Amino acid sequence: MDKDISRAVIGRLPRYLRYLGELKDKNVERISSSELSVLMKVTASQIRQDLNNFGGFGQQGYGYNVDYLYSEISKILGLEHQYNFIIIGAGNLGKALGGYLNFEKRGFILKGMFDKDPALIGTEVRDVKVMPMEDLPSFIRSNDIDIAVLTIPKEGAVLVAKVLVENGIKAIWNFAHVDLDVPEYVQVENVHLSDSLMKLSYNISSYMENNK
Amino acid sequence: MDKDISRAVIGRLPRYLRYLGELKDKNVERISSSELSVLMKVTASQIRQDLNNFGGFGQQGYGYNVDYLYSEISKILGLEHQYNFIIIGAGNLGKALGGYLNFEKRGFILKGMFDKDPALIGTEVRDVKVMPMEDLPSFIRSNDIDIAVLTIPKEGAVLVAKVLVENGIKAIWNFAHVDLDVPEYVQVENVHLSDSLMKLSYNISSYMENNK
DNA sequence: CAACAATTGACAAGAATTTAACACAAATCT
DNA sequence: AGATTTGTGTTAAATTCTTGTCAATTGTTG
Repeated sequence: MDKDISRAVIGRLPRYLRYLGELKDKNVERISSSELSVLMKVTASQIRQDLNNFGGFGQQGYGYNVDYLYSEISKILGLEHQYNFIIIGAGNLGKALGGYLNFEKRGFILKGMFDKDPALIGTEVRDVKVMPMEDLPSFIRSNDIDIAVLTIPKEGAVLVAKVLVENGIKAIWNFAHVDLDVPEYVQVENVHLSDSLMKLSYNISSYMENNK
Repeated sequence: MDKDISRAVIGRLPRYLRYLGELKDKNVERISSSELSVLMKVTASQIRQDLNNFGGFGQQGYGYNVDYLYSEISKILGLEHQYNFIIIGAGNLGKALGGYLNFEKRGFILKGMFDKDPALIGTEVRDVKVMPMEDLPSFIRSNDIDIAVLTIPKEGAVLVAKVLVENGIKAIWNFAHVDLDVPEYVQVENVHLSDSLMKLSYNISSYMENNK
């Protein structure tokens, strides 16, 4: 793409895409920034400004064409590519993510799963077999894997990340509760569930404080 | 608590807590903002400013006492309370969250699980039985449930959220891929996994664009 | 116990983000 | 066809968030 779009804007794009998808499903053809702003509970100004980071997708007096805008945002997010991914850690969380069919629809193809627990090796999620950790390096190399999903406890995560990087992984979707230290050319997206739960806890207790 | 602390600050607190926990485990007694800043890869200034939102936890010439700071941040996040929670949706994701013992350590107590699938009803996660949806309202009321974790597909989520609110739930940890519309006194924390994956996708493709 | 080093807390300056305002192109109405 | 309305793209203002600086305070050392 181009220069530097702010993280804040990127973070909002998936939400735009979601609402546009719903509009598509309802066969809505066009929508104005102000209509969308009501739906999404953000300012119309922000919508226009966000979209204009990537060029003018709308038209005065008409608004935005839903299909067109949807596909443009998809492109911006890189969703027209296909990505091969593997899951490391075949516990419940790993299996949940592996079984999530919507990822497939978006172009994320599950190629393999790995675990160090012998009891899990050989079990399957959607025709994908769980393999032992020893096979990981060669598998990444010979199957053109782009993304590794890390659903293992934090203790092992740092070491596994090292192996992944050494074998040319492009990105890590990290559910382990540590900050990974990887080269800048490897993209990391963290999902720290307990952080999220703590924020909820803060909100509950801060609401109670303010309203007692 | 007091006036309005910015969302950005709150969002960083769990990460501070995590690093302080690690320091505690290593029996580190005190740490200065600049040492911590190296560890956490943020500016010392930000650490000091963040903490000062809540009062002066440090001491000139000394730094911050790790144990004390840890417990103060815990308090701010409301982690000294106990919260009773239930999980709605006993699929892999629900089971993964239900089985996560660290939540228990933080004071989040799993009281029940619910699902509409008859095949799952009666199965157990850590001695907690999966119950049918019909039992949900009375269970919330009679077991003093604070938090509901929503791990069901988006189709059912809006309706279930309504039921939760009607029965006095305080907070919803929402993994369903919709924005819930609840009264302001109900706290909602969204975990939209596909949004997170799309951000990763953006980063991969934008990195490739810039480096081809 | 005085001098010095360390380090916070406070505040100011600087960035970044969000919201508002508006000129004007496109669509629609009469 | 001309007038009116709609609604973008853009620039400007307001707000929020982050970083840098420094006086004040505390701990440490000889």
